[in-house]
Amino acid sequence: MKKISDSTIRRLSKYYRTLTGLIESGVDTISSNEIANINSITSAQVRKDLSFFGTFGKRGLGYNTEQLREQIAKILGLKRNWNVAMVGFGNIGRALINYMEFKKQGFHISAIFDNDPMKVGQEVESIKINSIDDAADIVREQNIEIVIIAVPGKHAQATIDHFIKCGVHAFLNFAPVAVKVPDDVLVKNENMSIELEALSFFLTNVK
Amino acid sequence: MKKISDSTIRRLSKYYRTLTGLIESGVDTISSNEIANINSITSAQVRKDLSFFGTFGKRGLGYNTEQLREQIAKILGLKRNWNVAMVGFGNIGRALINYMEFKKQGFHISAIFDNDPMKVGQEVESIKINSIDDAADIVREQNIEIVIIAVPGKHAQATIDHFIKCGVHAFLNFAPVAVKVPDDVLVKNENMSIELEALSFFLTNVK
DNA sequence: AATTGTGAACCTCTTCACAGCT
DNA sequence: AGCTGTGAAGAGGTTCACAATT
Repeated sequence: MKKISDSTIRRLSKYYRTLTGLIESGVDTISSNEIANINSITSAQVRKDLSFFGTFGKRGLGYNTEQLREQIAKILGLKRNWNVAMVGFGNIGRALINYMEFKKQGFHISAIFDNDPMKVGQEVESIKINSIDDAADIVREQNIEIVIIAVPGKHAQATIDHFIKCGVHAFLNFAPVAVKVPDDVLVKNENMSIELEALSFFLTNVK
Repeated sequence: MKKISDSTIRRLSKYYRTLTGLIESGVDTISSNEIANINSITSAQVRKDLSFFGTFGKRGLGYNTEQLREQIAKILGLKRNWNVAMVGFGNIGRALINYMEFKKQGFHISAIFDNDPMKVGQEVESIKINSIDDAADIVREQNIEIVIIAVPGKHAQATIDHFIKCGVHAFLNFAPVAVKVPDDVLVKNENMSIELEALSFFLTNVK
């Protein structure tokens, strides 16, 4: 597949949510210009993003909201469930398990890992807490394809390395450290500090 | 000030954390090339990013870790505390209060707002929960400059509008919706769904 | 008449490459 | 000799503008 930019993928996610909202409001047709306005970008950008994947609109009319949402779901790989594991059941881990908003979207946390012997064996929201030593077996048995890293920064690299050996290629990393992975592995970082610091920079230098 | 790109600011945050780690490990001098390797980018990128703000290195030698960290802290506006309010004390809100990692970095949550009368008046971690009706007064009294939006998506825009009226210019938005704000206001979005969907796209199309 | 899909133009960000310092 | 700082070149992403279509 032709290289698609990260920005395009992020915007597709946004269009997807925009369309979900529109469908809920009973809108059944929309123009690239309206999608653009909602997201504060240009209509050419919307059309160009979509054009990488096909032609989904009708000239003179616009896009059918349901169909376009369906197409974007297909592009993003959201027409199926993903089995997700979470590593590290400390503050962030606990918070994420509680906030299971994303379960609705097909991301199911089916296993938790922690290396605290006190926690191993317990169950949270009917998800078992396992020892990291059992990772290889559990990843295979449960067909886990995405791993959320919620361990302290100093353990993030080793943890990711371990799960790569178990065959995992996709990570959502909450540890605020840079990690190195091979080309066939993707790590996405979720790091509130970066956003807060961007706000701090803005208030200090720009506003 | 000359327009600085968002990417540059994000990378400065990363260099800042890289330097913090290096200092903890007792490293006192580092080259742009080493900073680059740690963050999987090029050394020219590191030097260019820094060059927008001044010249911090010594040719032939590299950078002093403590001094560079200090300079970046100054650039990002981290040499002071920021008073932060959180709006919405549901699942995400509770999680964030528990996860006060960022308190260490000078971001202090000093007020919580919720419009559930049952919650108003309670205290969490010695932070009072207030009615949103009192926002104007509290923002002024506590000198709140950053507001974290942890309300349901359908209320995000109205909540942000309200706090803009109270004089707030910087928001960290956890609601998964696009919001519109004037030019002198910055909203940073923290949206796990976008990252998970990027992983889903990668696993589906790229890997 | 309205709106898409897209090549071309434009702009921004990244990398190169080297003069200039230490 | 080694590494920074930076103008120039290159790559990549965004917007323009218009032919094609409904």
